Amino acid sequence: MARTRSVPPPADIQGPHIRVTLKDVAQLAGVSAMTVSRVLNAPENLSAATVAKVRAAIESTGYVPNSAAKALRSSRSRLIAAVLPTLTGPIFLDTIGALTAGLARRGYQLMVGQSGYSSAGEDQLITDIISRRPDGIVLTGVVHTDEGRRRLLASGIPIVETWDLTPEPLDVLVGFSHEAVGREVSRFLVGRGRKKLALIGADDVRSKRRWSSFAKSARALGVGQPVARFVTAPAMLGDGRETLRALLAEHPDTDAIFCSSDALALGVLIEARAQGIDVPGRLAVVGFGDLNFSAQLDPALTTVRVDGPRIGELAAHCIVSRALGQPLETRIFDVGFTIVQRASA
Amino acid sequence: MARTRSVPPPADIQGPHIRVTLKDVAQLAGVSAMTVSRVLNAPENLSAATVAKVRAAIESTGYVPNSAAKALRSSRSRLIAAVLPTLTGPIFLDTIGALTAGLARRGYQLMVGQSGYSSAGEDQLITDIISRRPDGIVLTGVVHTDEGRRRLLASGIPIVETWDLTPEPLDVLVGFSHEAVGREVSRFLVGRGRKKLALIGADDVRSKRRWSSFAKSARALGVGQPVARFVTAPAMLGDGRETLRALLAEHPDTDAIFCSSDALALGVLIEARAQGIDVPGRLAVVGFGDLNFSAQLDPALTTVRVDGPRIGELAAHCIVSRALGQPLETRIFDVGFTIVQRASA
DNA sequence: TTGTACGCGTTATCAT
DNA sequence: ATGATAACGCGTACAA
Repeated sequence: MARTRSVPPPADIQGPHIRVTLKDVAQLAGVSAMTVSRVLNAPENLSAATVAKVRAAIESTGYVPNSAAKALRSSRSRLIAAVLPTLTGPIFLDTIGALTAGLARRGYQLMVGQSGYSSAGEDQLITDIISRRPDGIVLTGVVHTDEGRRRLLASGIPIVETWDLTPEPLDVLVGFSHEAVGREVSRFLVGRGRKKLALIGADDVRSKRRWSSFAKSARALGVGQPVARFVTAPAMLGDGRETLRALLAEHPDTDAIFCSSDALALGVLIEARAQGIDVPGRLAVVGFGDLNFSAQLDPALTTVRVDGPRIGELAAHCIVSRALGQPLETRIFDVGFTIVQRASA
Repeated sequence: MARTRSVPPPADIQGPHIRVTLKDVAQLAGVSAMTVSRVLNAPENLSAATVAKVRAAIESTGYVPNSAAKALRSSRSRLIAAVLPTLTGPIFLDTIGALTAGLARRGYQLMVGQSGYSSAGEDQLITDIISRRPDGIVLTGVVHTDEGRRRLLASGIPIVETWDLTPEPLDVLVGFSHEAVGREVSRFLVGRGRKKLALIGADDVRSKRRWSSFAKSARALGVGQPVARFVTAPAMLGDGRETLRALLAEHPDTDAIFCSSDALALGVLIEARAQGIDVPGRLAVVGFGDLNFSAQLDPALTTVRVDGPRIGELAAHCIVSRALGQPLETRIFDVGFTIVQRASA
């Protein structure tokens, strides 16, 4: 009995599919298929007796409706597609979790696609998504190629973009202004007497947008052009340590650092401690994301908090409204952000 | 022009659906619908001329096949459902990311469902999943109610369980032994001279399984029964700090702690430092998960590493094989784990 | 209150 | 090498 012998599926699994249909239930209950359908979708004007009969038949057969047939007939798939760069990385997680839950509560399911980093893969993904005829698409943290955006738009499927307040949304948008984040953090630091600002960021678009307004605002406030260092995404703790070392070597008078993620900020805090640099005394540190450990660090991390779950819940609301053709209160939902002031700055 | 006026969908979005069908393409190309279908699925014995004609028509119409119709006709949905307790929390993320990617490479899409913590919700989720007629289901870190397992099994849909090496798998299983983890960590600590072991864990089944073998092995090695503290999932850094404080208050002679996640371990390290406790001198700390920051901590965290992406990739392989009715090398894939020894123990 | 006919978009099967 | 026909499971529109 070699362990490596091939293993067939269990005998009780006949095939990938459920065989009970409306017709089977109807036959068992002694009614027409249509009546069974009505029991499921509009039981109000059926006799109590037939409803009971049919319910019993459904129960005993274990019938579950086939949503492919439903979708084909009604052109409503009750499926929403979510596109994000990658599932790895904690930033969008809360949003996707809340989105999934919000959709489930409204009777919709979520299909996920990772656009990844190749645009060939992205093209395939778009085709796969369109072929499913989802009732809506939620884009999260994705900047598509123009061609991709064109195809998505041409499909006629409602689209909600999230996490970004771009100047020209495709349709609905749920997010916050990264420009405002950069500006406010710069004001915050300068307001607390910092003079030599720096930024350590990941090389993604959103981080870059925060950087430009951070820099612009710093100049406007008269503390000169900040220094910036970018690391390739996903930015991790180790990058923070390393980058701080390099940055301080070149700019030892830096007195404030804005990190584009709390993970980077944690690395900065650890490296600062290793070098005996006083935080916030000599160096102020501000993170981004308010991850669950940030309040517990020593010193506790001052950071920018964004309500990820709220974005997901709002996105669920918006995309379902669009799917049903219902009007929306507004096109742009700005969920804002807050600077959570703790000990590190 | 009130800002709060309701906003209708853009005019160019007529409805949720794509209107081009096989028939339209066929008409444009001057062939039958069947021929178009063949161009897409079996172009080998068609004349080069018709293939070219049809390809052109597909291109110019932007035709994308409707997978609901495909699924209905062929009873293959090319959809895989994944069930996990919650998307929030970094543990299963790598697995789900690799699963999504592995499925996409094989021409399958992933639908996600969160079983959450209520069994009513779980029941609804199971119905929703079955109604989609997925070609397979991947269960991750979920222990279903008996009723739920029964319904899933009765659906006849292939199932792959992951992250767990349970004694009685439904069918295929990809994971590792949590018992072995508990045993090996205990041996590791005792082998390095530790005498008073403790464990801080989340109150989930897997963590509990690690605990029992951790305790059993410790007793067998002659260091007596370890102390345990459990916190409600999801276990976070703050829980680690707090729990260490309480634990040391009652058991000041504890000299080794096994944490059920690296997040908890980070909390323990921070609290230890705050209390001036030498790690690993007076207290050895071992984590679980090898999160991306763990190697960068000070002291670097000794932890148990599990290859999450490999579990996802293997799960993709297994579920697709089962979906296609192909034999599998074995029913149980043990991906194992390693204790990554760093400075903290 | 319940049933019949038809069509959603695709592919298996048989025919040419 | 290509076409005609039927069927997948369900819901709309009508009829009874």
